[in-house]
Amino acid sequence: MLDKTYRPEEVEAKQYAQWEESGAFAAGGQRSNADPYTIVIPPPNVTGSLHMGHALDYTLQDILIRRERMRGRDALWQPGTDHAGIATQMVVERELEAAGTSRKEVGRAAFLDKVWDWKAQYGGIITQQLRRLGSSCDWSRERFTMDEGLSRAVTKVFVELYKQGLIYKDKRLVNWDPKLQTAISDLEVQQTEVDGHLWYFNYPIEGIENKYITVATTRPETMLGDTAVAVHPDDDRYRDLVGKHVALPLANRRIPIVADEYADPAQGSGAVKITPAHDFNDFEVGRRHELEMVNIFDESARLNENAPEAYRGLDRFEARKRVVADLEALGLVDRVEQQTHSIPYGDRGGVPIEPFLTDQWYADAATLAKPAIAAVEEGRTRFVPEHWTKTYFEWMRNIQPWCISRQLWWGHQIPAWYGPDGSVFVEESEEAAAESAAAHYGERVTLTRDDDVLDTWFSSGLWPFSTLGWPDETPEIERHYPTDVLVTGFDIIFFWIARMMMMGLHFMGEVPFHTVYIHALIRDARGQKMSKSKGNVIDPLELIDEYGCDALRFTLASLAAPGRDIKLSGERVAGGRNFATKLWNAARFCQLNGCVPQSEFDPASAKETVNRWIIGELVGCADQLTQALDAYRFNEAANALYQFTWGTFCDWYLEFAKPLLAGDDERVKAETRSTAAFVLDHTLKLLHPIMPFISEELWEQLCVDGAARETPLIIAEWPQLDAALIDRAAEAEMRWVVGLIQGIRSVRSEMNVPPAAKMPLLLLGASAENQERLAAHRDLIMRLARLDSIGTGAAGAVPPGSVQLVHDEAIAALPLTGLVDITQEKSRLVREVARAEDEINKLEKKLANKDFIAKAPAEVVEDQREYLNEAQAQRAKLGEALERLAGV
RNA sequence: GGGCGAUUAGCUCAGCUGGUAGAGCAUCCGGUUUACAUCCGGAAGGUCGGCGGUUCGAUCCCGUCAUCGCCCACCA
Repeated sequence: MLDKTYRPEEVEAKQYAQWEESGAFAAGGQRSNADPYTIVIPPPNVTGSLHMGHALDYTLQDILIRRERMRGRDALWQPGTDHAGIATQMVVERELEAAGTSRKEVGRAAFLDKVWDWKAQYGGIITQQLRRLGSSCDWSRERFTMDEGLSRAVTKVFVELYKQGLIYKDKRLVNWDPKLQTAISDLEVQQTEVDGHLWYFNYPIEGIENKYITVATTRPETMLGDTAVAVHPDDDRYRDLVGKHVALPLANRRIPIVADEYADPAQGSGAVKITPAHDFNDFEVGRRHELEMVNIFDESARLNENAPEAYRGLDRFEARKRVVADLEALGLVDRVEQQTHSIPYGDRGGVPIEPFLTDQWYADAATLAKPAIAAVEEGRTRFVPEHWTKTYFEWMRNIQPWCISRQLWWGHQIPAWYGPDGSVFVEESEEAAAESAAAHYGERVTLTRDDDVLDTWFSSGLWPFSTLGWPDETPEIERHYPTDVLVTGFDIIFFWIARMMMMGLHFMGEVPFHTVYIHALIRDARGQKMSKSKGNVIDPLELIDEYGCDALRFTLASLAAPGRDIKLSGERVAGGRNFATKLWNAARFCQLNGCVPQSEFDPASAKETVNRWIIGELVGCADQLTQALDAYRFNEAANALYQFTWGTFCDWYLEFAKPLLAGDDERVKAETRSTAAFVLDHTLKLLHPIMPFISEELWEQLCVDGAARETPLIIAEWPQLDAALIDRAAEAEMRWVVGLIQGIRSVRSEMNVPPAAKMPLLLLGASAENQERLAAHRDLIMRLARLDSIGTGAAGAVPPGSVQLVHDEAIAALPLTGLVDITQEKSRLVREVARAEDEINKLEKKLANKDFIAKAPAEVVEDQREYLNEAQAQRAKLGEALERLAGV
């Protein structure tokens, strides 16, 4: 027997262990002949711990995977984690720091050992947390981006791209993080608004006494690296200065005044200082004018030997103060303005990044992007919601060279070796590089490997095929690539999706997935982005502890409407918890009433209208669910299930079943028991993808024919319900019954009839069909409308003092003599009349419109006529009711 | 500067191809009806941001304005 209350924590632990042990998550095996269905997980950082974004992302994927698995497909949810270069290195560095040492002190090899130790100890946390979410990943296939196999894939890809000329080394400005001392990509730079200053400096013009050119800057310290001043070629104010020189103060250098269209006459003074080594725009100007590039910073953004001696060794912000003070002392500060501007921060290091001139490895993203753009244009990969396509195109069509090298230790070391003269040999192994070098030099030489590692996203970009075994030719590659759908947030469209598209197309010749489903971001209840510093982070594990995993999953699914941010609060999850409780109690009711699933039961054989009706409703729910999930409308899927389970099955069907089960017609009782069990069983199946734990537990406990289940729900067959089971006549009949009960309840409540009080009902002037309906459902109408008798009669035979309820062609009269205030009843009827008349007016107006009749589809016109007839009939009935009331 | 999205009940939001606006929560009234108070029954609450247009008909399509949010680029 089911416990009185549902205990999620026990059920979740038990069921997950059973699933995992039974091998239910594993792809292949007996399913190897089935149609494959594949999702690769967006690999969480190995340093990560489960947050709400993960919870949503993985819940949605699990819903899709579980449904396809039940549909009999060879469902593979490929799990794994990402080595997360910077994040992981930082975590271990912090540990070292706490232990009083540092990365540089312990050395590269020992440091990497420490990172692997750390990974062995803590790297499994996130995957354990994933299990608590109910994620049905094939854990036997778990991968890590630094695994041997995946590393081999990375090396092969690098070498091939290099040999194809799609990876090259270049010296240019990069975004440099002075704290982490590595290059980072454009995407890892976050612009942040700050209050700052705009300084105007006067640079003395050489050869003209007391003549200055004024330049403005937000970064005074960079003036030490200035190698020109630029003015617009058409700017009359400066035309005669072009070609002259400026005596750069403090640095005591002579720099030219050049004409370049980059200088905007409308901005600042119209003259702009040019620091090619420390500004992306200036770099371009420098190239055009073949200016000297003076790099004044070292790797930690302290001033180096290229700066005047007085400034060497100073931090960039310290240098800024000194430069301003020294220029002020020289009387060369024209003015200072307050200004807010945005400055670039490294999103990991948290300090302002510095444009810095270094040698780095680049991938030719523009070339790789072409097929990736075409694939989306041609619909081979489709974004859902579709509008993300634009964002993808926007970025891909303006893509910049991708800086793929990082000056870190944790990551895939670049397979490039340098000979004594600096010649580079890019090969898949040191041995191959040595051979290649020997061929080049004519003798074996000592080679030095490039210290740098690759951007983490370089390996993540291979994820859809590297996890399946590439570069080896594996059966998994054959079966599961391309994968079916990628589910993720929009924040990594550029970082990850774009790269997977490029890499997948280049190396596999096919798109990595047919569909990209982009879900919203989760925010707190007030719509704020969750962040540790704001303290508004909601921990999914805490929600699971408090409300149960299924409650959280259901809630997330029901909020996952395409295209909008999700505001989450505990209250919402409580709603999901309530739903689980409701389901549990409905199952208890069924069990207590002997509603045991019968393997032999054929739903088409049901005779009772109530049973035929609920079976039809079930079919309708299954249809809605299928359509919703096919379209990735998770919210509609959840809502369909909620409405059916609670609003239809519990609120109406089980209530209808009570009198039937308490009656004495054994055939009806047996059929109702079987039907209830059948519907509940199928509801569990339909609910399973979203609420796997409670559905599995109930499935297990509500046994077929009293024996144990043949298969657990997780691999049970997905319902295939024939649309022929929908009985329109039964539907209409039950709609009539429900309407009658609702009408009576409403009147009772409005008239303040005590809920416990029973009363008689007279249905007057009803059609033969409705009289039959009334008779057929007499017991349940009496029960649910709280009646003590039901009678029928001719139209107009309303006993004095009755409340009169118009229900279709009939009047339901409730003799409430003594209980009813006549004036109150009268005003109720008057209100009803007014409502009906409004309706009639609207419809008559519409139908009087010749254009409407002529141009609207006949079907629509017909509908409107019908509405009008109904409204008029109702109006007439209400009129009669009023007259009778007046006649009392 | 370029792009995207949003504006619907007190709150949070659904409303997919234009044809009588929905849910959850909150509110109010009433409930020991033998599965469930994490519940049951009932009610109230909306000129669908403003203005134009297309259409027989607009919450839905188009234009425009307003407000809010996000992304990208730039910022001497």
